[in-house]
Amino acid sequence: MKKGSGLSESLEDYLEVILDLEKTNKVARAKNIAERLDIKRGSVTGALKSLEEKGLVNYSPYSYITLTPKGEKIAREITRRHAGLRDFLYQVLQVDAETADATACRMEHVIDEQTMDRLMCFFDYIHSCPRTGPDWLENFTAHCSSKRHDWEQCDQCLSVCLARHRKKAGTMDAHE
Amino acid sequence: MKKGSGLSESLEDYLEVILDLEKTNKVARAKNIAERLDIKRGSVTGALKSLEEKGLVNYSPYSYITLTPKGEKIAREITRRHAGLRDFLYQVLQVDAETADATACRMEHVIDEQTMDRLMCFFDYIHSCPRTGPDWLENFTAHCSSKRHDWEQCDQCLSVCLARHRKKAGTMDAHE
DNA sequence: ATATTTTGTTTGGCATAACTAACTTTTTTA
DNA sequence: TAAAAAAGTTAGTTATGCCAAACAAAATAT
Repeated sequence: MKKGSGLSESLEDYLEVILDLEKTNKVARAKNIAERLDIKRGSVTGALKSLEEKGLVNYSPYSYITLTPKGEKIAREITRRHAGLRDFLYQVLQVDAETADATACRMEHVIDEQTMDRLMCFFDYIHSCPRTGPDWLENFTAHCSSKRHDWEQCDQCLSVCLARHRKKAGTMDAHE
Repeated sequence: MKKGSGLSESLEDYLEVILDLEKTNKVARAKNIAERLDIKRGSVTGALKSLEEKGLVNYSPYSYITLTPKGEKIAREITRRHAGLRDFLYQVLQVDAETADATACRMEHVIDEQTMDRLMCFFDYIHSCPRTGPDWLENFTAHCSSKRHDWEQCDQCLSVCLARHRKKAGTMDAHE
């Protein structure tokens, strides 16, 4: 029971795509599923049968395809992981947008609950702790290029950081 | 050409295990490979043939198994990713040791070069920037539990952080 | 209403990657 | 050195998941 859904990566991808097509196109069609997953139409039929047997989609030959509540729950979970991973990769690690999305798409199938929770908590921590935040992430870019920390600016960087927090704390007090 | 090696996750695992067995046992044996990967002995033979065809292992029936330079290069790359991911998950996200290792073992096959580089750079940045470092990571634990930042302590936390840096900077100057 | 196009399905094939069980080679031990 | 045990291989089976190509149903256009 390492991976929540117990499904193959392939079937998880089908559910994720079907959910998205339901949202954008109102309805999911085999042709669109095939396009999104970059596979042939014929391959979709077999997968739908498999998902139907597992009670994750409502499907019979030539019918419209919809997710069952059970299938939707899994699809939403995968989508949540995808978005969380993508945001971390793009906003924190500052990987380019395409790579962030593609990598998130692969990682979403192998990350476990505990790690995902911690990652999201970490993402939140970076943005809420005064010691980090947006300017700290900006400095990361410089660190990435130079591969070493620029100690000359640390004193000023820390002073600015402290001053900003005190100003913000003051504003917050005033509102109480 | 998204994934460096072009190998399946399965074959990457074989190479990784063979490298480790070479290091610890001097030599890799089919039986040990099977144990490590939790598969049957019979399954190993086919994989070794496949790796042999690809020029990644030196192998003929009943012979000892060693990595070719090409195979060793890939094995080392996978191992490097494994270690880097595991350390990030364990030391930064503070996931428990077993989960960190197991998750790293799955992620190592799906992470790309750019993302891996950035992650390692980020790991380094956390440890070398005075605004973060070990005490900042300790505070992450509290943030994880409470799910919100404790603003009461931020002023002191920042002051201590600045003072520590100045003290350290002073020590560094003295050595010049 | 019928012909055409689009969409969906079926069939058979291929590749991967595992399994079991029988068999062979190698190694150990008596 | 011969028997027994351990390690390795082979053959046949299974499951997943894709493909191409032929076929069937549905939708669109004339």
